[in-house]
Amino acid sequence: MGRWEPGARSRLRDAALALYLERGFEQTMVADIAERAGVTARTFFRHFADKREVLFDGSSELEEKSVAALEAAPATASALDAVAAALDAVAGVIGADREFARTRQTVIMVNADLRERELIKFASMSAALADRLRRRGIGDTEASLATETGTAVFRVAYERWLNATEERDLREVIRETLAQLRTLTAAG
Amino acid sequence: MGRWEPGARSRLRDAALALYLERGFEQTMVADIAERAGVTARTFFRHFADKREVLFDGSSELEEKSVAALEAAPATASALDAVAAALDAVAGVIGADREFARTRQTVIMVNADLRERELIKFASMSAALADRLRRRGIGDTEASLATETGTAVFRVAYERWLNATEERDLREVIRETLAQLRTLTAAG
DNA sequence: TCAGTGATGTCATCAGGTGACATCGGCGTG
DNA sequence: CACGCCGATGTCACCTGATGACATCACTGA
Repeated sequence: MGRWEPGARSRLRDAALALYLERGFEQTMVADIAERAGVTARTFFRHFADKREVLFDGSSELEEKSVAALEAAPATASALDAVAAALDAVAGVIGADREFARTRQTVIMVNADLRERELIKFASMSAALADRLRRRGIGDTEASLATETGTAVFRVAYERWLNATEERDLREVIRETLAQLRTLTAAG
Repeated sequence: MGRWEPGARSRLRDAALALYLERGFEQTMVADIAERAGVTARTFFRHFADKREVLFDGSSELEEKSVAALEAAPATASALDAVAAALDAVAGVIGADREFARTRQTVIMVNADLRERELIKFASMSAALADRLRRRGIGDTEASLATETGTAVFRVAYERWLNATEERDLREVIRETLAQLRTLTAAG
């Protein structure tokens, strides 16, 4: 540890979220965030690769969790079921605090740069999961298809969960949405 | 038209693609592109919102085409079938020149910023299509689910088409992939 | 006590991106 | 034909995000 107040990273995270919410992402300068956190702008970039990344802190750990959950799924499970297990793990983390998720989403949805970043996080997770499916012997196309579809289901369910009037379990919403997908594809 | 050589926009497009391919996206500066195209950097930004957008020129027209195709689908068509019609229209355009598609993809896939932009283009199309489905009376969740799944199928099929050894019809690959999705979701 | 280490500060610099204003040429109008 | 409007471009100034290089400080362990 250094000589200064510890927890610079979390202070930066909080400051950024607050400022993005108060005045918008583009209107917030890195210098502002740093100032509120009591550090310099240079320090901000030592903790976060860029101005957006501060809103996605911990997403790599989340990806690891999802991969672990997929690998923990029984070998007999179908590709889609394995993916479902992975999504369940993610939902367990994200679904724990809906209020935080909502404010975070409020910030993200009004800015194209942030939406882009959110999308690539999902894509990255999808690619990681597909990779594990292939190691399980699942074919190339089937693996991609299962994870891409799975993350699509997650996104739709997530939005539904965020906007729901009553407090619900995200994992349950995901299961419902997946069931809905099955009817949708079966109907054709 | 002005007093200078016409076609500045297409010259900028060509110059950018060539330079991104030669030395990479990050290593290419806007000034370089502008110079090769015979204009100033300021002019580049008058034609393209940012350094990435030059690779996605025409994507809004593509989105319009897809929306039109969806609306042209019979009212009796299922949500997924309507989306399939939209994807077919997109594939008809993109699938016309595989060599171009491959070089473009080569540039995009090695750079995270460009991948992000590509993703949001798909997301934008998905949202537009979902909107039209809702106007057809399709439920909120079903609409999102159909378009998100549809674009997922497109992405997987597109990659398959790009990497295929023999020259194939993209639309055919999409149909195959969609069929594969049906078995996948039915299997569970 | 002292050297090492890691987090931070400071400074310089570059590249992306934008606003304001000037300029040039084509085009329609009288 | 002369005029003036208008669109595309050039020029200049400036802000902000991002990064490299180097200094600094405090804590740690020998």
